[in-house]
Amino acid sequence: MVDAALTPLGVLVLALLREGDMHPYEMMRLLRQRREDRMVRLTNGTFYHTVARLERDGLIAEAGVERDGNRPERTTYTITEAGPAALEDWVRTHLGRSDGTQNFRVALGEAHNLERSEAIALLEARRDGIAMEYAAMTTGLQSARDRHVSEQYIIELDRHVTMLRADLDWTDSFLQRLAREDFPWGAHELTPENLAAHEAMRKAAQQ
Amino acid sequence: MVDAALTPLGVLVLALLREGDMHPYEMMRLLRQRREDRMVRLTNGTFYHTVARLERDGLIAEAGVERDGNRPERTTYTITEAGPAALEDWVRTHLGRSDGTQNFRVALGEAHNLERSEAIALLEARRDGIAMEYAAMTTGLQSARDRHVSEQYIIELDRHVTMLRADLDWTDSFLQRLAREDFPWGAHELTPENLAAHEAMRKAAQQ
DNA sequence: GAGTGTATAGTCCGTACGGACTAATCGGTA
DNA sequence: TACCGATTAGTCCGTACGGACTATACACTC
Repeated sequence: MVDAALTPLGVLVLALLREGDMHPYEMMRLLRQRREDRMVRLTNGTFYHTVARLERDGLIAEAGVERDGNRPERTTYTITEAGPAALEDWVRTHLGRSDGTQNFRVALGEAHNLERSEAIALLEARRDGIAMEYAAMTTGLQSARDRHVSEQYIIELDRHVTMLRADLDWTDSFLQRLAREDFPWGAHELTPENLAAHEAMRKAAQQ
Repeated sequence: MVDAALTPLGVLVLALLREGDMHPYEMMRLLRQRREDRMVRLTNGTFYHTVARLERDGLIAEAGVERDGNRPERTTYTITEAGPAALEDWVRTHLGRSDGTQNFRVALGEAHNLERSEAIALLEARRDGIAMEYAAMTTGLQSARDRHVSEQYIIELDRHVTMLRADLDWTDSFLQRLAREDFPWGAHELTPENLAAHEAMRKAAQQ
């Protein structure tokens, strides 16, 4: 157990295996169907490495080798006891950060693995961080304009400020939705309803 | 000459060396002062590798070894003939893409290295790409809601749609600004005015 | 003048990434 | 029925990344 340090892709693998045992190739198919490859780069090379690392670190384990007709054998994996805790810890450490788009997006996608109150607290921290960065960048942009720095050199800064504003607004309005009790939350256990929801996702992704 | 393939950080190095010869450590300081490390991860390890690769690929070359007082020696680099073309090619291939936030942001920051008309055409292509993705994601989100997929599983999708909308709006409004002739553009040569602008940036970054 | 902290200018090495490749099977078609 | 392309299920190996480490020099204080 080499003290984990998950990659975003590893987090997605753990999340999939909470739904049920699977072999790597099926995980890739599912991730693509659900368009989760919007958030992380998904290539064969990286993927099998990720699975191997998770196994080495004891977060997943081989559950057997299957064979479907004459197709090549495939190794099925299952999540271990340590898996869910590692998943939750990772989400915990990334949901509150105001930087790192990639990690944050994955954390947000898996936020439902935390308690609602904890998710709220973390997202509030993120909102505050973004607000500070927004203030600093707005000031920086204004001061550049005051000094007559040519607009062509501050294009990206201008866009960055705009995107920060959008992020801030979304986070604020989402926090309001999340605080209302009719926003569904929890039910980590794989109840029949949850499996049905997963199935619905699967179908929505196929369309 | 191992057929380049620049990294985003390499692009920033080339851009810096167009302003004048520099040694690696000074480049890092400048990038940090100008907050360009917002766009790329900037660590010692990666940075010196990047410079070494640029030299191997013939895009930059040693310009001598200096010594300041009793401080360690430092190797100064200069951009070669092939450098600016490689820089422009990279920007050309990344400014029009609607994916890959990281690469796009760097390309946008260096967009002034292209002709104004080319930058416009590329950004229009990007806008169209985003518009298509926005349409698809909006549809996907709606269809998930129609199927009563629990909101907790589509949080990230909801945010993604919002951020796409903001990106689309910014791109559109920027394109309008860029089309106006009073938007400053060009002057790639390092005229005194440009150097003054760079100096202003440097000071603005220090504030 | 001894110690402590920070800036300078890097190197090293284990980890992660990712395109290219393998190899078999299934489905359609000419 | 012979072939062609897509799908399945991965492996291989060169490239890139990045935290930790080295080592000197100025800056300040106690």
